Amino acid sequence: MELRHLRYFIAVAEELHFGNAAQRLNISQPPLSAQIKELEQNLNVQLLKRTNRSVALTEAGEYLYELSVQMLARLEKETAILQEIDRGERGKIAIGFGGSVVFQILPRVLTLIKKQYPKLEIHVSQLTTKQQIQALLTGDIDLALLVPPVGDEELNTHPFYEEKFIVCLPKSHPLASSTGPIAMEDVSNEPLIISPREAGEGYFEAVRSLYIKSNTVMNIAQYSTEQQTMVSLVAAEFGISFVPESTSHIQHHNVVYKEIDVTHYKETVLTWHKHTQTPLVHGVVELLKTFKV
Amino acid sequence: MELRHLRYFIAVAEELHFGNAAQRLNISQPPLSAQIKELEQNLNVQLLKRTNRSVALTEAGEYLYELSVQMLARLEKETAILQEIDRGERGKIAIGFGGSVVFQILPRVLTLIKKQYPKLEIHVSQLTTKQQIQALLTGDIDLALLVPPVGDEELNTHPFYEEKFIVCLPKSHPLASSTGPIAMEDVSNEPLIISPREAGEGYFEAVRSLYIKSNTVMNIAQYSTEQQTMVSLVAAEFGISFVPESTSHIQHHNVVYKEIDVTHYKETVLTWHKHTQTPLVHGVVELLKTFKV
DNA sequence: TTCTTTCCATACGTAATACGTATCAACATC
DNA sequence: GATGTTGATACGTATTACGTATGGAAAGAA
Repeated sequence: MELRHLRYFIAVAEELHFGNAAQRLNISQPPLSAQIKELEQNLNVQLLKRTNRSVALTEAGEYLYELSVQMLARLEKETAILQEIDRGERGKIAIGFGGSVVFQILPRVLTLIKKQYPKLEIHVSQLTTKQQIQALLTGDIDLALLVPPVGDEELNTHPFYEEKFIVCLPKSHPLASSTGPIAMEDVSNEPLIISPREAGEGYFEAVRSLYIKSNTVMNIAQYSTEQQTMVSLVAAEFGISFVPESTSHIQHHNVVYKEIDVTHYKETVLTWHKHTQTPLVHGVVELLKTFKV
Repeated sequence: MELRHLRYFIAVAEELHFGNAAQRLNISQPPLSAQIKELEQNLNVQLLKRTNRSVALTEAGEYLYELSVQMLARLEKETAILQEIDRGERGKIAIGFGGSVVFQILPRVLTLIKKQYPKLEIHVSQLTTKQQIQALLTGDIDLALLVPPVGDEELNTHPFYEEKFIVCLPKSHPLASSTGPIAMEDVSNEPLIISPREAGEGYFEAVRSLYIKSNTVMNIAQYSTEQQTMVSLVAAEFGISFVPESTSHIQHHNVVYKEIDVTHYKETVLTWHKHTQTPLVHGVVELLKTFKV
């Protein structure tokens, strides 16, 4: 059986007249009769009650008519979907991101993508840098926003955005009410709350470079992966923390954010697998390359 | 696009190898390549990522593969259903019946049909004889169990079963505790509860013939269409009623059923439209012709 | 490297089949 | 009974799906 048989049968079922149906199909009547006959033999089912003058559907014919219409309609709909997938307008994309982009950047990224790819299914998962790299390599995610370095030849990166580090102090801290940037040497001995190196070396190294640039030494008091937790720990006076500017959106009655005299940027890069061949991922990468803070 | 394209594509998608796929399809490799190419051009979608050495599915290809498998599986399943419909094993049949068959006969009829046609959808509706005839003529029901006469040339009938009339008396009635058949002349003046002539003349005439045979006269007190209601009215001492034997299954603390000295049978006939062409209805009719009480 | 093998694409002739024209047979209408 | 309508049949034609032979590119072996 071929779809042609169904198409022809639909015409006959609707016209109940071989001649008219044939005309509608732009073929002549005899081959149409032959095709319908072939369909009946193929299915081993009588679809039409024929008198020499007229045609009527049998019960099975009624059923096949409904079925055929459904099938062809579905096929047409699915063809359109296939074309959308082919053009990269439709599909699934999984994006990983670090905790630091969640507040300001991620919503704007999603909005940007949704605007150009309204039918796209976007899966997002918050992961550490290390987890993101792993997920990119296994194909669990297609795209990641993470803090470099990546250190894997299989992954491509593109600068995405950067933001300055600021310091997060408890309100009780002597410098909490000072004006102007805080000098690094004034807080060098303070107990430090920092993300563990294992979660991603980029963040850890970035903070460490603040100390190196100012010739001071780190005094790590507590590790924490989540930005939110770090702020809470500062509020609980476990120590101070250096966080990207955007984290200052986490307001807490017992913490203040201050600029520091050493300017260092936390970079975030767009990362994807080198051998990604889907046009969809490429499209989204190219779109995100245009992203401006 | 034809189903052939989908069949071929499934083979290629599963083998990821044109040669092997072609072998599975019992064709040679070049026409397979050509058909797949044609499919891609037809859909205007790239389904396969080809290197000169290997084949991989694109996202759209994955999607079409799943779709094709679904479609062909469905078509196969539906073909089997079509054949069942064609053989009259599957479908819908609507049966009308009078109130008097509901207790003993109808369950057995349904059981009989279900046994031979397990996949049949049986619709039953309780109607008066007149309504049944009307419904048969309009095609609302395919089959009816009703009390003759039918009086319509378009309808075929076949004797189905018959049962004796008995009398239903209130317990307070003088004859309620008598033994042996009740004489018609002893109840000839009693107020009578009977089904209206408009509901179906068969029932009405059958009861009337009881009076004619015994040379007595009817004294109609109350009309009621439902057997259940008739018994209730007897219980409420509105009068007596002549009912088919099977109605005695409606037990009521205030009524008794007694045989009568005039034997008259209430006939029930199987009725269907003369021009019914579906094998299913014919099959069920033939089946019901074998029904024995 | 060079040879061989693998595997998809191309070229082209062949065979199957879907289609068109002409006609028939059955039925309805006038 | 003549005419028109409608589906089926007969048969030739055209399309197209298929097979054989071959090409070209990449991977593996010598």
